[in-house]
Amino acid sequence: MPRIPTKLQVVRTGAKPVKARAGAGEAGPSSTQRIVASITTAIVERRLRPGTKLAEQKIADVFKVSRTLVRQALHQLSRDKLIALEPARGARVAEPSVEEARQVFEVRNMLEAAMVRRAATSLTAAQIADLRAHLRDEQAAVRRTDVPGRTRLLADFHVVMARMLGNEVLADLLADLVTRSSLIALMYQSAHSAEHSWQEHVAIVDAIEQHDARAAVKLMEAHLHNVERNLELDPRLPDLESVLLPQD
Amino acid sequence: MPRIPTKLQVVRTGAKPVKARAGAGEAGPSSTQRIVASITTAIVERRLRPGTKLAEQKIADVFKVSRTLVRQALHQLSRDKLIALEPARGARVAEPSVEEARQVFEVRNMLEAAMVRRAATSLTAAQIADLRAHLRDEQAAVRRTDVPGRTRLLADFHVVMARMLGNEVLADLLADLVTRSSLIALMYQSAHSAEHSWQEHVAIVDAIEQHDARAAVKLMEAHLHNVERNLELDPRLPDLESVLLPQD
DNA sequence: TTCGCCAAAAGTGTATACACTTTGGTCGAC
DNA sequence: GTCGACCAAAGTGTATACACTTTTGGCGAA
Repeated sequence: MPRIPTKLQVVRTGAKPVKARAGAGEAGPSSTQRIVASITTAIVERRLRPGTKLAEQKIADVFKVSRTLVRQALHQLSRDKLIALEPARGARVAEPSVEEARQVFEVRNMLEAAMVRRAATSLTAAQIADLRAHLRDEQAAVRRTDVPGRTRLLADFHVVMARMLGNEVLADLLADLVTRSSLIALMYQSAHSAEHSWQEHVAIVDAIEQHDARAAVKLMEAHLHNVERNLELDPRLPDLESVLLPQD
Repeated sequence: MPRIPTKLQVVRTGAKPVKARAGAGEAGPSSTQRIVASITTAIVERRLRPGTKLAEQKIADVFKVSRTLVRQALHQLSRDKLIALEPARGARVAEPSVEEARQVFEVRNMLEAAMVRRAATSLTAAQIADLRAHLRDEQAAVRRTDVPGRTRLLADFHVVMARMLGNEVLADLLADLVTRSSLIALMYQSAHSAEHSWQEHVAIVDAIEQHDARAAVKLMEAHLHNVERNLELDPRLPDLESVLLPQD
């Protein structure tokens, strides 16, 4: 019987026959994007805790795709600092350090102070109405204690405002920072109540509506400061040594 | 005769035996990073013009790697907005729009105004000396008309300052924006002389040294404004129609 | 000649194969 | 009983195969 000369392999027909995109402009988000979105959501909603190992094959199985696409997704996420990628060791959900948290909030302060200053002078009445609508959504989510929903809405507030200024570069940047902030908040168990955040948002919009740029800036700075202050950053929690050597 | 059931293929031994990393701590930058860096440099130094097609296989040949790695690199670059990636159409060097240019400079203004304000109050004498050293490098590059070198150094000035404030998040963000600015400058043929930029940098450092935050902010804002103003943004250049119908 | 159509070529998208690294555990020597 | 060497399992890194899409170029019909 004729032996096959060298190594052989049966190739099961490779590429999935790219799902026919329904006729219209239905731009199916690429599989990669779907994965990125799913994991991002899972992280922000605390279904994936910091430090969790993300094995490529497991994720691939879940989404029914090859590791290739998972890999792309993980690279993107690592770029966003939502996961940490160690060579040959794989990916795990990021565990932002206290220092990183400080820096993220410092940058947000820089950007958002400037942002509300402009918002106070340039937002139209219609836009302010849209902001108020957003505030109502926030309030509703807070009331019905819809935790994932309120987390997302409270974060979106900042991005929505950026987008209103007509600056997508700013909005995209801020979206990243806000997502990172969510991970940080979740890691350091923010004690800042959603209710309080909402009230601060309302105050900011009030100031904007009155075109009081100075007050708006102050309120935004105070808001960010409060959020940061209510993180349990100070404690020696992340300091492994002192945890293991308590008699020190 | 027993036919082979489905398709078959001979597999030539796949992965290259990962080049032995020299014993010491020589952390070889991953191939992907090497490719990203090369292309980024090539774009900033104008060896790759906006709109240039970047075919995966060609790049793979140049770097002697498989398309897999090139693909990863291209994805990263597209995230940085240095290239545009169109599904099934491939990658080309980005051609930032006038609007995008405006937004990038607006965000830089927000960040860098806040940055110099802090720099004026918190930089140490030693750090200011380092900034001066950087200025000397800039001047040298300008004098010897080392175009790629001076482009890089003038851009680095902004990033160096960010790094001095001890905020890496800020520094990384700014590094991206500055690189994008380089692409923009190159696309819209900046008329801003390197000499002039250098002088403005000097003035900014002077103000910082005197701890005059107000002046430093004003100077930085003026600097960014000048750089932007000297781009040929207004003209109808990017408007293809009017270029091709000059009698209009 | 010009337009449209079709086939070939080029190029991108995804899956899979195999090499290499890390991890975790077992067993023997001390 | 502890430590280290060795081995298997799991997992990551890169190359390659093949499907599918877009582009290109030629050729025949109007």
